[in-house]
Amino acid sequence: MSELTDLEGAALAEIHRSGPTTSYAVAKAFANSPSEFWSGSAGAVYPLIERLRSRRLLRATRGKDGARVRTDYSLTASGRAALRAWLLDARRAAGIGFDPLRTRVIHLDQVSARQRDAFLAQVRVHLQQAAAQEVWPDSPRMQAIHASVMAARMSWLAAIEALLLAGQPAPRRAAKPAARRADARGGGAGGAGGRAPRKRAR
Amino acid sequence: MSELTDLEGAALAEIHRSGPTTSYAVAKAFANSPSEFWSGSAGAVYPLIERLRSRRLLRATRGKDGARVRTDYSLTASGRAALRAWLLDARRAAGIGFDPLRTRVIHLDQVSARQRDAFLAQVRVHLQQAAAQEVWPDSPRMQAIHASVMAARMSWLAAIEALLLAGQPAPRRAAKPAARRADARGGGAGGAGGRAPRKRAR
DNA sequence: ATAATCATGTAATCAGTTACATGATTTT
DNA sequence: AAAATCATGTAACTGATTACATGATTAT
Repeated sequence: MSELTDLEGAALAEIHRSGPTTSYAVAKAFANSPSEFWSGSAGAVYPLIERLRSRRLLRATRGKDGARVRTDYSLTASGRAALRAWLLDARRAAGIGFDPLRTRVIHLDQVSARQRDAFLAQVRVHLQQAAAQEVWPDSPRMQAIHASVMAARMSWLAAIEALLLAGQPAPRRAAKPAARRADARGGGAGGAGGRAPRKRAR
Repeated sequence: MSELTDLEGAALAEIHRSGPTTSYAVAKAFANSPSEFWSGSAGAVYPLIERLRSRRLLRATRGKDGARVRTDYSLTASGRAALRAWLLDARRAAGIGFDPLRTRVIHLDQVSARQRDAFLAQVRVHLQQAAAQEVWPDSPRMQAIHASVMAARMSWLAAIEALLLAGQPAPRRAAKPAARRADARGGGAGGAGGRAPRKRAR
């Protein structure tokens, strides 16, 4: 009865989506997903599916395909209920999760402005490549969601660049008037005017 | 010599930021972070710090504070190098990581439009609350980054709502004009015109 | 006096990882 | 014939989790 983990929820959703399927197919689905977070290894997926079956959220039907055996799984009624509860859990959905870019950006004041800017430029290139990639050629819907995720990350990156530039110790030479424009982003990055002397991390 | 995990990198960054500190303080920092992803439990952090020390990325200085002992850690030269390598790893930074909202949105076609819309509305409320929260009262810089993260998530949410609405089977009754407002986002949710017949899950 | 916080750890457990093993089937 | 893919698992390991234990110090 306890709550599903996110991997369990995602696995249920995957099985629910593609009818009765094998653990192998579920593992593949995770392995092919653009997120690097779950490897989709057999060592993770087979025990996971068995766990869900033993909790009566999945039903197994053993069949054979010539001499080859296969076990197909589908959701039971409680499986569907559990899936819905996991899927529609807005509180959990609103969490931050783990974002490798955010975890780094938070600490970007520890490197020089030069290194920081080079880093952000590289990230942008990687994001653009990822956005352009066809990760779900068979599902335009998922592909569109993927594209929107990457687009959102890129515009967040732009916001971050603006933010970090604003909190900068002021460039040393010449100092052209610096155009302190009124910050026309959509999101609005809250308070934090650009004071506070920056540590010049090595 | 092997690459730092993200938790290791974040721990190094935290120690580098706040001078020589204790494992306890590092754990606190993770526990107080707005991300729910790392619990900041002693069981995770103490062994982690000890691991980093045994790899000579941290240097320990045992001191006493009255009768109370404490171990302060600071980065060695190789520690700083490792931190920089982790922090500026653009490839890893550009990954998707784990996003609890994304993992659910991908499967949102498995519930009714009503449930889906209610869910997204709830998520929006949670995001707004999270955005308004003061998570780093002592660091306006980090607070600003946090606000920008949440703002980015909210505008992504708007993009998703538009996307899912576009791929809808057309509303059945009356249809009041629906105020299709011009969507002033920055991000732009890329291609994906709204065809493709939707499965009506459950 | 009591409760909260600082500080350091350990034990049991859980859920993932990589890597391996086996064998059938399909593609090149 | 060889290589790739389908399919099912297991073993050793790693790195988290919760929960507990201990004791000093500080705030109420």
